[in-house]
Amino acid sequence: MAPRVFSPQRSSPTSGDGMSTPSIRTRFAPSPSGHLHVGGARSALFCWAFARGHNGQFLLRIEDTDQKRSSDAASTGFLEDLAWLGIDWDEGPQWHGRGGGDTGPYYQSQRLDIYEPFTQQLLDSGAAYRAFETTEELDAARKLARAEKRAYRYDRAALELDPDTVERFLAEGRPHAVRFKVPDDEPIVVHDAVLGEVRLEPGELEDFVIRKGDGYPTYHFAVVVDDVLMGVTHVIRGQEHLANTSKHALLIDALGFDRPIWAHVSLIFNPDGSKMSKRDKDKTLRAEVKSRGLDSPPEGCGISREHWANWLADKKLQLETDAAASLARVLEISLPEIDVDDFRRAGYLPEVLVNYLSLLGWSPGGDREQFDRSFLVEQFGLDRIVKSPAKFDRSKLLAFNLDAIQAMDADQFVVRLQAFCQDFEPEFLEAMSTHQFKLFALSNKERSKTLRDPVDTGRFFVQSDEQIEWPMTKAIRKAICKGEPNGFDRLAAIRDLLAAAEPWEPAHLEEILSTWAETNCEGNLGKITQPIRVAVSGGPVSPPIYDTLEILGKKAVINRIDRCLANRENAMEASL
RNA sequence: GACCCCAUCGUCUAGUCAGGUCUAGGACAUCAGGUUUUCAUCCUGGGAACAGGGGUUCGAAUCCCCUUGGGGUCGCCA
Repeated sequence: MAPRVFSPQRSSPTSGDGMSTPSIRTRFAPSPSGHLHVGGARSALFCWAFARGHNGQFLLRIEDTDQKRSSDAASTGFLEDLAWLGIDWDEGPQWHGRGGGDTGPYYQSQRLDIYEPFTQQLLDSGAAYRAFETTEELDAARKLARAEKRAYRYDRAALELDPDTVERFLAEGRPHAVRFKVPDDEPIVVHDAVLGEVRLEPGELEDFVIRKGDGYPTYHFAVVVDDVLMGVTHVIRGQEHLANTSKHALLIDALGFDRPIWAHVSLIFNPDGSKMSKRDKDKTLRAEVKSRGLDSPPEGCGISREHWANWLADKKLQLETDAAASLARVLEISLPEIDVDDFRRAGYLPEVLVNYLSLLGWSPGGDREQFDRSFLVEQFGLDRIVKSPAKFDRSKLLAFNLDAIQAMDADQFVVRLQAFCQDFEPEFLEAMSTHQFKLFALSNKERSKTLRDPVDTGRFFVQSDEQIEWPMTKAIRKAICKGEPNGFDRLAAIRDLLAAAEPWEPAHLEEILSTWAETNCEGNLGKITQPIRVAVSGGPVSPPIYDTLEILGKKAVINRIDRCLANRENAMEASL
């Protein structure tokens, strides 16, 4: 299909935040890997906020020019992730009613014929030339340079080729790359909105490739051409691109267009300073597997023996998201969250992640830390972007999430928890009535740091009475086995009182238990609530006991207490 | 290794551009008390930083230089 070409703006974009700026256009340009990494999410967020706050447009472009790596299974996971975060795009891939636009297509692989004339232009003007070295030759030259401890730069051998030879090579159909001829007489100076002026002395930059042997443009060339054609005025991206920017500046100059405003944001790291990478999950899993000496896949993780062996043998292999998650569950460890989707599954609220992410590498100034999207859009500016790198601190994110949940309307929390369960824990919706679920949600709200907390600690609500067991842990022993009388004695004593309780409501249950505690254990409520809690849940933790009992219902409560009492002898034996 | 970027509590940061109001503020984490039927909350209080060295200046967290440390890039990957 013939792409429509946007007429690039020739006037210089005015800098910074001027209200008179005609039309600010920012873009996020990921390569299509499954899910969105938090680093990418932060870049996207900044681009989006800047455009939204300045009456501009935010575009999405997919950089899929790596034929070797772009799999056809290119998922739309990251589009979902963006949508979940509340980052919408004005132009880009079409998805659920958004996207499209006049400057597409928005997949680079569909723009191949767009780049060619620009390559030709540079070739014709002598700003670029053809180079016939093979990858192997170049690799060897690099290796040699390294061995001799000198910096390798392409030697421009192809420039020495006489025109006839070049003609001959071309006639032979020799594969070749096109290189940009980097001017070597003056420094390259790039202005960055965050970093200021960045200079590169002449001779530091080699003649880089702009078109690969397979005819595809390199990233550098495609980015520059696309940004120009799409009318991008502000390029906000991670600092890993800073070194590339001089190439982009040169290319734009040679093509005769105006440079955009660049803003390079510092990188995000793990607390230990390592790169936050998708591999961290596999790393965690491998370490655990190794420390336990597992040489076959544990039951229930859903990984085949063969896959397991391959995964263990090749450290570069990564488990699929689902496989990694179920293995972690079986091993009872938690995986580090890396992708936006991981945070979603872990029960973080999108608005909280947005808030926290925006604080990594930017701040509104003063003491303001917690804010919503509209505040960010209103306040965000390039001038307050932080230069130094940041470490990702999950405990602070968790604290923010807690605050947001606490501040939420009760009804709102029920709805959000319901949506969460729908996506990730349908069991909870299936096993409970609407009324029960509401009680379940409300009784958990004030103690939840994430939407996952209620389901993690409340599994016993959706288990059958027969599934409840009482592993003899320290806490359980203390609650039901220790002392004279012990928890079992108290359970036996209160059992009929509970069975006769009417109505089965928190207030009434409280009355029963307090009265009983008053006469039987000097008002020490814990002496009776804790045994009941253990009996009905199989563990020492639950929502407030009266709520717990109400949600469970009288029948299940009595049944579980009876089963617990029936298990008394085993338990006492195990507790010794 | 070469080039580039960066440097305030354990962490994210305010303060730096326009040097004095900074005995450096906030948040998270941490520690000590307290509330609480479990867990989690919640309340009160404490400790905690201008990387080091030289300049400039009446005066430096703020400006300059060096050192050190951290990071990025050095692909016919993006």
